[in-house]
Amino acid sequence: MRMSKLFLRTLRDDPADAEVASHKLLVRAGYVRRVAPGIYSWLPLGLKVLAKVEKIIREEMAEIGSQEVRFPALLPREPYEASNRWTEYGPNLFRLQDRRGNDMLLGPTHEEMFALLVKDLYSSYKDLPLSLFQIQTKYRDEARPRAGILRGREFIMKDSYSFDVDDAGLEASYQAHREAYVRIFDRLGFDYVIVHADSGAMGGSASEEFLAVSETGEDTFVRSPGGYAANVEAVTTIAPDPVPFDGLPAAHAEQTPDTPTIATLVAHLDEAFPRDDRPWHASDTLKNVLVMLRHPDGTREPLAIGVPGDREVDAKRLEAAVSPAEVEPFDEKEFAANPALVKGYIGPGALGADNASGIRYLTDPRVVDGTRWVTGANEKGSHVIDLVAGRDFTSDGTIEAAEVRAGDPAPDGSGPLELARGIEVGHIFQLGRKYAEVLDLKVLDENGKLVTVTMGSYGVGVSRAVAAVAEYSHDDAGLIWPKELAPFDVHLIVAGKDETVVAGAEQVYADLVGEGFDVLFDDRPGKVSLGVKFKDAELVGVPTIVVVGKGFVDGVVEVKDRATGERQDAALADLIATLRA
RNA sequence: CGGGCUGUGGCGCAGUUUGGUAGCGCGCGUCGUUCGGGACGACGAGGCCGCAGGUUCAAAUCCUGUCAGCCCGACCA
Repeated sequence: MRMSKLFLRTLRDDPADAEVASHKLLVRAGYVRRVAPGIYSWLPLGLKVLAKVEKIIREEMAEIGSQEVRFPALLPREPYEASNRWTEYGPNLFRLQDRRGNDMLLGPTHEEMFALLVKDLYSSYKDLPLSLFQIQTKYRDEARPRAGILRGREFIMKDSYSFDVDDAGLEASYQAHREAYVRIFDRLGFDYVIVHADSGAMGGSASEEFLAVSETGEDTFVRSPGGYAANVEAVTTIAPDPVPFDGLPAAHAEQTPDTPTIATLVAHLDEAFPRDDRPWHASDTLKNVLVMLRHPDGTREPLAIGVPGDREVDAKRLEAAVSPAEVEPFDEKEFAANPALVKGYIGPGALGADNASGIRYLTDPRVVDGTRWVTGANEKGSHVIDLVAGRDFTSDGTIEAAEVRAGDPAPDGSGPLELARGIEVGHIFQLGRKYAEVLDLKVLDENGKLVTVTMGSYGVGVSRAVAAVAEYSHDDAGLIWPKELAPFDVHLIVAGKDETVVAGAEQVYADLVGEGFDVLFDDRPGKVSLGVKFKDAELVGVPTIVVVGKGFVDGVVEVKDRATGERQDAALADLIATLRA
């Protein structure tokens, strides 16, 4: 491709609406253009990279025997009504109507369509296992798209689905996909982690996310030196061993005026009720937080959560823990409606299905039998000290809602956790029979009996992966593509207007193309200075830059590595070999 | 949905406080000089200053309303 003909205009300045590196550089280098918030056009360079990511995915999907299909992006309401997602998906679904007033939607994901297609055509266990995939544009009306193509409202996704008759089959399909994903992300070239994930609104059991490690990522995950890795939403807390009740002091309520917060309470305890062994700590207190759950059927239920006072309730972990119910704030009106609750002094004595408030009470796993707590006495200005779990109160169960902090132990004992951020580029799920059941996807087994098919669902954010690579691999000057994803193999620059040099560069271009290289040839004449050509080459990020210039008369060209900046002179005769090395 | 900020040629911005001929840099066109790291000169094209009302002799500028975008949070297989 000749640069003089390429549809490209590079930008000298960062676009004003870009914050993250991938966004700035992909726009500046002419890979994408914004059309509307979260909606981008792909220009020739960007489209070439996108196609290369798709190629890798297609190759690896073929490797595990998954077959490509393509569903429409524009879909009727009915299938999503059957799975209840027409309502469950809420405002994130792009909805529209056709001229007759029929409800339609732009597909956010295609579980229903795949399940119904298989149901249409297959009806025997002999047809399974089966794996299908598509690479398709998806639509989600995100409340807040951001970071360019990292989080768009229209984006490209590879989604595949496995269909098996039994759990063992699903497990095998899941593992095959997992291995394919490892190969895909290895080839994409960025650092990534595979984390245990929460299966959340999708339902199902086993679930793992592939996260490209990046500060700009929106997902927080944890990892331990021993190799444990998980999304914060999926981290489980190690419960300490129960402590025998013998010898524990009796609970006693004390006056603690003006201590509505944990900080004020701890300060007051140290002053009025000092411990012999050490100062009081926030983790000695039991903080009880109230929220209102809204269940999918629309009913609302108050919920009390008890966590050690030194930890906040993590909204995301709480949402994950109560899913599919949604969490709403517990406001003043709710307090007023439940006189058993004394704001700032709520204690287990009033909580739980059997107590005054009748509110379900779930506690952090650290609140095991025999642990001693300072907590609200359900009376303004009063707390109970030495309230012992299992002896003085019991909860209705445990909940993973407390925040996870760096230094917390990994659940598998593999050491202290560290927190890091990542971009979710892949997610694999053992969906199970949720969709098959509601859509009635069944096959006859070898005994002639109908069995419900079990499904797996596996996604790769294709357009997001392009941004993730850009995010991972760039410098101040521009993008740096790995060989397998670069829009071109070689960026060829003519340095100079001298006729022999220009003719020489033309010859080198023809030779390289003849040898099968995909070459971007900066043949722009005259006014385009060499400095501009170099800057553009660095911005665009083709991994190898070849300069035909003054040395050409001596049969020498310059070969420059975009990533390292190293340049070497190569004899013209050896150029092909140098590039292949 | 809350908070903050911003809308002025294709891009990045100044001008708004204190109303008076719409500016700068980049990019784009023509000509000339230059030619190994975003060159220089001359000339030029391109803007109903987000939109709608209002005040005024006069509005990019003041007032009211409205729309849009970005960032933080909430939200988010």
